[in-house]
Amino acid sequence: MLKDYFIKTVKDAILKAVELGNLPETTDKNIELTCDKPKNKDFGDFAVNVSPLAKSAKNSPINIANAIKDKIEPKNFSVNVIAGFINFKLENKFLNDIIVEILSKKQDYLKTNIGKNEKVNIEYVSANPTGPFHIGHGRWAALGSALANIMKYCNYDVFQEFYINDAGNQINKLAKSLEIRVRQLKGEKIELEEGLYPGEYLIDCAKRYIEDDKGLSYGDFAKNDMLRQQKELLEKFGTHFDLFFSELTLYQNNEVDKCMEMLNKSGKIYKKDDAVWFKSSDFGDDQDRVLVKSDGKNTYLTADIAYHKNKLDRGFDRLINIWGADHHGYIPRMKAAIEALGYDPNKLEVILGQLVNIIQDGQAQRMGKRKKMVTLDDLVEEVGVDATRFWMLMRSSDTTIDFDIDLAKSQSDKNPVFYVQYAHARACSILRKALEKRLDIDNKTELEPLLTKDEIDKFNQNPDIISMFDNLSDESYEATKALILKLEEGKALLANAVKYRAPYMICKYLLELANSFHHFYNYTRVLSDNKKDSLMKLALVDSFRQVMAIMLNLIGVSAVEKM
RNA sequence: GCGCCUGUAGCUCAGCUGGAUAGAGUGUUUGGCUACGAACCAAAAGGUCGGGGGUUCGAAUCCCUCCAGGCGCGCCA
Repeated sequence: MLKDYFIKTVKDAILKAVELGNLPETTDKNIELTCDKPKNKDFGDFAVNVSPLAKSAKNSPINIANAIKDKIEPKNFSVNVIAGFINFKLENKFLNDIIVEILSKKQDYLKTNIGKNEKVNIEYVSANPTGPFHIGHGRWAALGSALANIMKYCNYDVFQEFYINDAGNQINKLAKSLEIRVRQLKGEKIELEEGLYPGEYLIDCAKRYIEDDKGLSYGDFAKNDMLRQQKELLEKFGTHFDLFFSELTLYQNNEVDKCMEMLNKSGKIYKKDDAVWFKSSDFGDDQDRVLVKSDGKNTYLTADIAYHKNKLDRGFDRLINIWGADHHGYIPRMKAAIEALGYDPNKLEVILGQLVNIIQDGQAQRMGKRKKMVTLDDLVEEVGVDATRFWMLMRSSDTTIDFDIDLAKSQSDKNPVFYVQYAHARACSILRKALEKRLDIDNKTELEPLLTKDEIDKFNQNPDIISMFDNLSDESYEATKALILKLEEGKALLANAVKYRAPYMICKYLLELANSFHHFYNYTRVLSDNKKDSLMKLALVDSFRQVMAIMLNLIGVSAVEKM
C-alpha cells in the first residue's frame, strides 16, 4: 500500500538523518507516523506528518521535516516540505501500477490477511420467535452480515449464528395469544388479556393454524410459524446464517444443568431469598445476578451462559455478539460467567448497536412491539433491500438512527445508495457501449463496434496506461489521478473497517469513490476513434467497476448494471 | 444516584490511536448536456466543534467539571 510505502521511506530517512547527525540522538525512531492525503492537492498526493517527532527531536516540525527530506532519494515521485509535512507527488508510473494490480487481482484486489484464519463466531439478530422483526433487527441483520462478509474476505474463518429464544415464558404468552386469536376466529367472544401479544400478525397465524393444524400445540405452531417468517425475511434481506441455535436444545441436552454444575464447582454460586445467585461481582460486575428464580425457574442469563459455553467448546477463537444498546449492562455478567467457567473472557467481544427510532407523521416511535408498529418487512417493501441495508449501515453503530419513514418513502430516489449504484451502472454502460455497433451520423450508416471483447480482455491482461496521461487536460488529469488514488485507498480502508468493526466506513468510501468517478467522467471522454486511448481509459473504468462491485457485494447491496 | 452512548453547518452525519484553512450529503442560491447514462458535475453561502477549565509547540480529538438528550440499573427476555 502506498501509504505504508511512504511511511517507510520517511522512517528510513529519519534513521539516516540521526546517523549523520542532522537529527539528535534523542529522536524517537520507533514513533508511529501517519500518511494522509494533503488538504491542498498542489502540495502533493501523499503527506507524512513528522510533527510527532517534535518533542523527542527537540526542534520545530518544519526543521525536522527539512532534515528528513534531505535524506530521501526520489524514485518516481517528487518531495517537498510544508510545515511539518513531507509531501510526495506521484509520477504516472505509480498510477499505472495501481491499475495493473487491480486488473490482475480482480475480485481479490482488496484482500488482506488480517484475519489469519482465526475462527470467529458472529451471533446477531437473535430475536424472540414471537413476532415480526422490528426495524432495529434490520440494523443488526445488516451490520452482522456486512461484518461477516468483510471479515471472511480478509481471511477470518467466520461462522454466523442466530440464537432462538424459544425456551422462556414468552413462548407461553405467545401460545395463549394464539389460542385466543383462534377462538375468536371460531366465534367465541373473548378478549386478549393484558400482557399478551396484541399484534394483528397473530390473527393471520391463527388462520393458518385453523387451516392446516397438524396437531401441534399452540406454542409450537406459533413458534414455527414466526421462525419461518423470520428466516424468509432474513434470506430476502441478504443475511445468511450458518446455524439457527435453539435455546430449548440446551435444556434437552442437559447443557444448562452441566453448566450450573461447573459454576457450582467454581464456588461462585450461593442461595439467598429462595433464589440461586451467581457472584458476578467477584469478576467486576457491579452486583450479583440471579440464575434460578425463587419459583425454581432459570433466568434467561442461565441458558445464555450455557449457550456461550457451548460456543466456546466448539473451538472458536473469538465470539462476537451484536446486541442492542439496551443490553449493555449485560456484558459484565456474561464475561464474569465465562471467566468463572475457566475460559478467557477476552474471547467475547460485544458490539453494541444504538437503537433505531422511527419517525412517523413527525412523531418518534420506539421500535418496541406495538399494535401498529412498522416492521422490517414493511420497510423493505417500501424502500427495498438495497436502500434499507445501505441506510442502516451508513451510520456508525454508536449513533442512534432516526429513521424517517415518510422521508424514506417520498424521497427514496434521493437515497445515497442510488448515487453509488448509479456510478457503477454508468461504468457498466460505458463498457457496454464500447462493444455495441455505432451509427455514423454523417453518412447514416452503421459502423462496427469500437472494440471487441477479446481486444479489451487482451489489453487488460497486460495493461499499460502511462501514455494515456499525456493526452489529458489539466482538469481531466487531476480527476483521473484522484480516481486512481481513491481506488488504491480501498484496501487500507477495508482493513480499517474490519479492525474497527465498522461497515459504515465502507458506505462512506463508496460515496467518495462514486463521486471520484462521476467527477472523472465529467471531464474525460472515454470512448473515441483512437483505439489505444479508448482501451487505456476503459481499463481504468473497469478497475473502478471492479472495486465498486467488491465493496457493494461485501455490504450486501446490489451492484446493478442498469437502473 | 450509578453505568454506557450521543452533542460538530438549517437538517442528517463523518472526522475522535492529538497535527496544515474542521469535511460530506441534504437544503438554499447560481452555472454546465448537438458524443460514452444530467439519478450527474461545478461554484457560492452556511460552523463560539454543547459551556468552562487543564495537559502542550499544537486540542473537535486526551484529562477534569458542568449542561442537554437517549438507553440501562439485583429473581423480564
